[in-house]
Amino acid sequence: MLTERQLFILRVLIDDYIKHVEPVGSRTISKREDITYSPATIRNELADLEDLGFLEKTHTSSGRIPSEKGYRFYVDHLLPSLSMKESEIGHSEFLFTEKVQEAEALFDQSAKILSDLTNYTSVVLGPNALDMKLKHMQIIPISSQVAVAIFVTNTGHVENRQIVLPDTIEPSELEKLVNILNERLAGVRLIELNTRIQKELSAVFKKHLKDYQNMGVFLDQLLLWSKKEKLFYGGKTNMLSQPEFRDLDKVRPLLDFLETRDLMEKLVSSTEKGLTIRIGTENEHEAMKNCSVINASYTMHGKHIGTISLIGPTRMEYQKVISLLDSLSKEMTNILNDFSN
Amino acid sequence: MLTERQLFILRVLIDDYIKHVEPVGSRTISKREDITYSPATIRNELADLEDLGFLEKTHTSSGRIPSEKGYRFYVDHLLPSLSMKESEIGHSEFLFTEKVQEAEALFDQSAKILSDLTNYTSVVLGPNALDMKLKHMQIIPISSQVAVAIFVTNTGHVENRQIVLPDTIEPSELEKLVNILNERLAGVRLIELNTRIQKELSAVFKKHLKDYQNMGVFLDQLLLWSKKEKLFYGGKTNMLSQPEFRDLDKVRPLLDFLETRDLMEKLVSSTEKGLTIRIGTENEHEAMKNCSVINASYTMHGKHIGTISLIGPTRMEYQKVISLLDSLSKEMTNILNDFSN
DNA sequence: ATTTAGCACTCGCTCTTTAAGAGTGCTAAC
DNA sequence: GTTAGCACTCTTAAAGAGCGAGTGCTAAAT
Repeated sequence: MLTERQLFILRVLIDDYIKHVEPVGSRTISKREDITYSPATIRNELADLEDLGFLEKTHTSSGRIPSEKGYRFYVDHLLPSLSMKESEIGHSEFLFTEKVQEAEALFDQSAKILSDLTNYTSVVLGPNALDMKLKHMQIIPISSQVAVAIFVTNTGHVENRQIVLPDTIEPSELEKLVNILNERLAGVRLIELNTRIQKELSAVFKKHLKDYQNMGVFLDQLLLWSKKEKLFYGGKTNMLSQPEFRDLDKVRPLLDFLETRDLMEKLVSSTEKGLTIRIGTENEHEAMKNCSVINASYTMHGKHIGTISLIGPTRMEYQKVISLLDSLSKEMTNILNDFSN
Repeated sequence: MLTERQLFILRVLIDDYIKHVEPVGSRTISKREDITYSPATIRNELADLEDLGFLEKTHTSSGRIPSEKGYRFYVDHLLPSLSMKESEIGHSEFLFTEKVQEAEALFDQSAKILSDLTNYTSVVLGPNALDMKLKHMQIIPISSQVAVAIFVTNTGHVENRQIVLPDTIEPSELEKLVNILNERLAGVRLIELNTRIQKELSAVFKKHLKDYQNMGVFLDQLLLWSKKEKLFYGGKTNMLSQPEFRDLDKVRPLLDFLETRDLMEKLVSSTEKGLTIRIGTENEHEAMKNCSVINASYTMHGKHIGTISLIGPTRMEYQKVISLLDSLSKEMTNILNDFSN
């Protein structure tokens, strides 16, 4: 267990390091008004904190910097509790340009606002369109062989894809098919359409459609979804202004990481409601080992549908950033839910 | 007028600089097998070429590097003529993963291929969907006030937007409107829909629609387009591996530029068919002053519909890159036109 | 009239050296 | 338990030396 004094010193040191990005020595700490001990005493405490793994040295006679464990402890135990902070700030107002009309604009602007406010990189993971419910679908022929299938969701989102029409199918049959789908499957989530058809509609199809056999392949083509979350970025190049990444060889992997959709999706996805903080190697990717990632989820009708995230150096201004992210995600949730009224 | 020897020396020097990215001195040039003159002679020529503005020195006693004017001359007069090069290479085969089905995939892959092959940054400017012709449109109500308008083009592209329904409009009227539009405006380019309506359809509307007065605003809302070209990137971070941008303060503006949609659109747009090369300040933007941009247009049914571009340092491997870009843009044109059969 | 050898001179780089400064750990005294 | 004092370590910046690549100019050679 850490003593009160150790906790205090640890917090002061990390605060200072976050602010100045330079190893902190005993003298610096002792100079603070609220510190009554001499540098020597503090040196002893620092040595202990280092033994415990909360601090590190960059070289034998340098000041200390927080270790990953140090940051983790700081975030978990030394941050002024969120609820307090929140009430202090009140509801922050974010500067959305005019009233945003479409969800995409909201996400895009949120990412931009967040990165502007923090000077870190931010990413919004949009909702998976496939989780939305079918409002209406349609198949529009482009040529004799190719058609466009369109799915409109209850949220007003439009999914579309080109499909190849089987030679055998007749226009009237196609129309029938579309009608059946619209009648029976309105309100079903896109992702579930295919299984629902197989479970419940084969009988109906057999009854109304001539060539049900060949339809199978066509339906599969029609309803084979690939993942469809969209990513919205803000401040992609902000990393370059972080002192710890002043070195090209250090930023390169980072920027490459940001450009790799798969990795980013994984990094930013989170099934949990609320706020998640991952520090350094907790992100489980080499390129992110000196970064922290904070994910905040936004919801619709109480259900988690996406996240807004901030990526910065492990030395992040956690306090500021957490309350920002917290209120912005709430604001997003509010606006989103206003849409559906 | 430059003498033969000057031309030769200029070309050798620029070739060498492009290859090694280091100021080239008289000794280096004289060591080449096909050079019979002594360093001293070459020094004299170099001094002349410098006076003429084709070369520069980084400091008083350094070797020479090409000036912007030098590159321009090199590209215009010293490059082995394209037609020759082409026949040498024959039709290069590009490695598109399986047969690309949709135009978007083609653009995306083209950009990736090009940046992989060159180690520069590439951008494809997609066709403006608004130049495509209306195949079919539809309005699908989401709630009592909001609807989604969908426009399918002859190329199978889908444009959609949310619109606010006027209180006054009746569902049957809406249906009539959509029918009229589909009957009368199929084949018209999206961008022209609005003017066509005003010129030709006001009579029809007056005849068939009850509340033609209020319809005006609604139509404007429905048909107010904003630019819709899409950009596809490849190798966004490749700039970081160019020796001339080894410096963070040099790359930062560049990367920022790449992230700014407006600027990129302008940079990469070109109305000309064929290949355009812009060197350094010819790009008319501070951030691009040390870059060259090569735009190649791809066409559909003989009409220029978009460009594929390469952005690299002014010291680019022009020869390689030009023939690459040339054949890739042709390949794109081919594949695109295959789509429409 | 070209071309070339020779030479003095200029920069930019790299390597050392030096000195200053910040910080530590340890010991001994308070 | 706390602190003053001190030797020691390591980083950083500045200054200087030496090298190498390159130039421009002059005078001799072709």
